[in-house]
Amino acid sequence: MAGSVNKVILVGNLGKDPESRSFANGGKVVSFTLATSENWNDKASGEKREKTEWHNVQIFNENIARTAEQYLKKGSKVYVEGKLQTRKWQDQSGNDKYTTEVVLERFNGTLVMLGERGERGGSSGGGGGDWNQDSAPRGNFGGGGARGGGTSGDGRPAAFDSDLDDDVPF
Amino acid sequence: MAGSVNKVILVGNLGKDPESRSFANGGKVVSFTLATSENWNDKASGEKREKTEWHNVQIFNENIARTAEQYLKKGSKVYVEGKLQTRKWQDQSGNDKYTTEVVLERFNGTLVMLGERGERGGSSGGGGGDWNQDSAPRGNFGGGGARGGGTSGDGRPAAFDSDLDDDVPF
Amino acid sequence: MAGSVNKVILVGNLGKDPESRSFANGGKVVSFTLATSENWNDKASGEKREKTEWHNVQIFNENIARTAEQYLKKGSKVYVEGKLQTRKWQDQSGNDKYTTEVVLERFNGTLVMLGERGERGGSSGGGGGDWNQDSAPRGNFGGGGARGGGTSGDGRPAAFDSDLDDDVPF
Amino acid sequence: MAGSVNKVILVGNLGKDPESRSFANGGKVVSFTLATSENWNDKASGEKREKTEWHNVQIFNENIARTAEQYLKKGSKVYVEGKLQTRKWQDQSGNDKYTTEVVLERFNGTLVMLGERGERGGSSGGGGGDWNQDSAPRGNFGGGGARGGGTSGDGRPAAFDSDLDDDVPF
DNA sequence: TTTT
DNA sequence: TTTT
Repeated sequence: MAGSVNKVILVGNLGKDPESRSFANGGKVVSFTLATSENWNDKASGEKREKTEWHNVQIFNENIARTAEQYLKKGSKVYVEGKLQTRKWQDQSGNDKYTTEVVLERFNGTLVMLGERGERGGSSGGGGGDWNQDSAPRGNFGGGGARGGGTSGDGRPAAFDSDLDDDVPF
Repeated sequence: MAGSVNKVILVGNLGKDPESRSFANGGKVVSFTLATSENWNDKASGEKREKTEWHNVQIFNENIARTAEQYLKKGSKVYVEGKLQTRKWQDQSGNDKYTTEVVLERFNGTLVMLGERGERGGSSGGGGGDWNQDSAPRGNFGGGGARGGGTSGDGRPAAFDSDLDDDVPF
Repeated sequence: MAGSVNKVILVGNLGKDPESRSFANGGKVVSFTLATSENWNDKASGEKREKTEWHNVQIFNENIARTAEQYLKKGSKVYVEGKLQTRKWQDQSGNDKYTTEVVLERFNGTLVMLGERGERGGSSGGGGGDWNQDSAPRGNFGGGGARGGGTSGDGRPAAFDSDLDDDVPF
Repeated sequence: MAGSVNKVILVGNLGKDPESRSFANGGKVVSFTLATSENWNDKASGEKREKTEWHNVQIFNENIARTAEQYLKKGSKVYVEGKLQTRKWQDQSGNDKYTTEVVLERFNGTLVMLGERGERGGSSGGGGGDWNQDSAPRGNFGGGGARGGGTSGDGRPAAFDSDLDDDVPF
């Protein structure tokens, strides 16, 4: 039985521009690292402390991926909703490695841009300023087992293509 | 403006069997009330206290609605994820009334059954015991503005049909 | 038994400056309305459509309330996490009314400022620009029934003071 | 930088009884693995497929830890809310390893038992049946940077004690 | 290693 | 109106 929920909600800033990888089957995944930070005052020293957590986000949803490619860059602040997934891979020496990622599947996940302009140096042109359009700034896709059988998806969980599995992930 | 999130997550028990209403256009909405409770010890009296909050859940998503009709009943424990929506209506005397509901739209929302058997007395037949099937117990649908224009949805927010707007809601 | 969850997560913009109300017992509540919006393309007309939902947020947590008073204003973008609560009250004519609010209790709830500068016209002085300090921008407080009996709270659910109950809420 | 959110919400079943580890300073962490599952029908083969994700949950909150020790066992169904945290450690060969965990910090996190009785065979005594008490089944603690300086917490992020850092985690 |  |  299922009866389970696997949900991650993050608000943070991209550590670098998104990267896109294409699969042999025509699919694509867009990925980026996202920083979330905690601040507190150290009771002993009285100093301010900060700890940053880095999350690896993987977007398989086509429309959200397109949005991410077009509008997100290093420094962008986003709301991301996805699921936790741990992937096993081998490094060059053949050692088993595990990487846990926040995955926005083909029919699930949400991305909302929160309006902080990134700090990308160069290109991107005059664009980048109009991402607050209706067609772009919000992606929210869902899919699950209860779907009757329409054309809107096959419910297959997102998975790395085999060739991607060979890469070092993070 | 975009850049917003509107999400409600509830785990609670149905106060009564779900009700279904059909629209003229063939659509359907399944609704139920859901109880969430808080318990605490009153510091003054030392007595145990409990406060129950009742939520009005409205399901427009077809597959989730079907699941709710088939498997949920009074007492069922569920995880529900939807959005907050306030509806205006008039009572018999013409007074304006507002009702806030947890809405699972046509392409958004999640319902997960959590395995507490209800206590429906009668009918339901031999059924009700097999709701733990893969096709049924989980509904998770999403839709949003970033969708490019595929066949998987029109992105129109769920809305009450006009004839339903005339009814007293809760 | 409890075994329930009552959680609301919103990202949106304040519709007006926060308002503070003091209670006879020394307590305080800070409230504001928060807008969340959906955008979509109407399939029939091909026009862009937008629907805004307004949420009534009530902050009983002292530290979060102080943060809201100091740093939030009309237009500020925030992440808010609280619980759903419906309050009954009577209008001047003695009619029963119900208002559903997003409540950040004394020991529960989160507020995160998301960096959109508000559009408050006047005062606020040179301030308002430094809210991104560590001591201010994040409030996250929790409390619940499992608490053993420390000094950190009484677990009593947040409630409107009686004199507040007489007011029109929203 | 502040203005961030790091939240994980899981509903799943414990893969084994919780384990407790004590620190030199008197602290304690209770941990368990939690399974979440997805089911779908493979479009190609028409077969039912299932994929299970395993999550490593670490509870530093004292009251929630106590609840987990007393009432949770292999098979228990729970709602867990915590934050994502990746820890670096070295295996016996001195290789760097990273483990991502769902952490319920000292002043943050929620655990709600969802009523599925576990199947622990042995000990546990006559207990285990009364976990549905008000003082136990719900833990919800929060803490964050906006806290003014009361006695209710120091805001220090949960961290593994050094001796624990030497252990293989998962 | 869970659950169905 | 649920649940314990």
